[in-house]
Amino acid sequence: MDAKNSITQMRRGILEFCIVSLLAEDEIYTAELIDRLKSANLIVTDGTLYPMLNRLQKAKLLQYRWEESESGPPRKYYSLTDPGIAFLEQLDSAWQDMTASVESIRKGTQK
Amino acid sequence: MDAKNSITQMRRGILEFCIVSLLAEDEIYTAELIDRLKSANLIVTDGTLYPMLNRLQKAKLLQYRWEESESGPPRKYYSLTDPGIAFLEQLDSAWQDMTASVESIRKGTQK
DNA sequence: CCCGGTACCTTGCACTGCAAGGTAGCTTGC
DNA sequence: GCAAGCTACCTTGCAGTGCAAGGTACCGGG
Repeated sequence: MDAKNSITQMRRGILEFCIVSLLAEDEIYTAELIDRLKSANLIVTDGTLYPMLNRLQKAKLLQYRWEESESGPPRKYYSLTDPGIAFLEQLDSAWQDMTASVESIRKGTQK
Repeated sequence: MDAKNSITQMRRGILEFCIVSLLAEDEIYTAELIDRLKSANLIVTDGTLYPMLNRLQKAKLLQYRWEESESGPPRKYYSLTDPGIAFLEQLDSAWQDMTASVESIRKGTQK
């Protein structure tokens, strides 16, 4: 057993929340998403993102439009749908609940 | 796709951290662990905990001793080993880093 | 002596994230 | 005008967690 692996596991499921949060601000395509996440210290590969974006889009939480690039192949710009915004609100609320729970345990105030 | 499922996934990997944190305070056996987690709004079943405790113990992060109960079968009381304490410190640090990252994304201060 | 409660454990499934590999459009250099 | 390289999209197989369901064994009470 390795702390590194446990830490990787600890980030599981957080990723979806981060992506939906970022898309709430802007229309973004995949490589840009990866950059934004990286600058917040969350390293992800595109092999992780493409299936996730497709999944969210099939669930009608995301929509996309094609935009041609000035240099290279066209890009898929994603944004939130209305259900996607509601979904984000639920995740955000769950995030706050969860961090509060963990903090109470972490600080040992919990009896 | 369902928000409920995403929220479940979001808690993945957090559990190990919570258990190690709780064990840092006290010697605890499984049913008591479940109660403590439940009172912090983290619902877990014993089918989840037993494999995890065994895994952590095999990795020498936990140790246990048997204690006979006044009513019922004997209990395994777990506690942290020295490597377990070091492990907890690493997880705690990773937890702080991760929450800071997510907060920066969540609040949209991130550019 | 059996029945319910408690405590331990295992198995099979669903799901995410990652590494590795694959396709195709566009530009640059020869 | 075409080969090489970059960019962008996507798929497949694996590792690992958490859960539901089911199983074993000890103990006390009626």
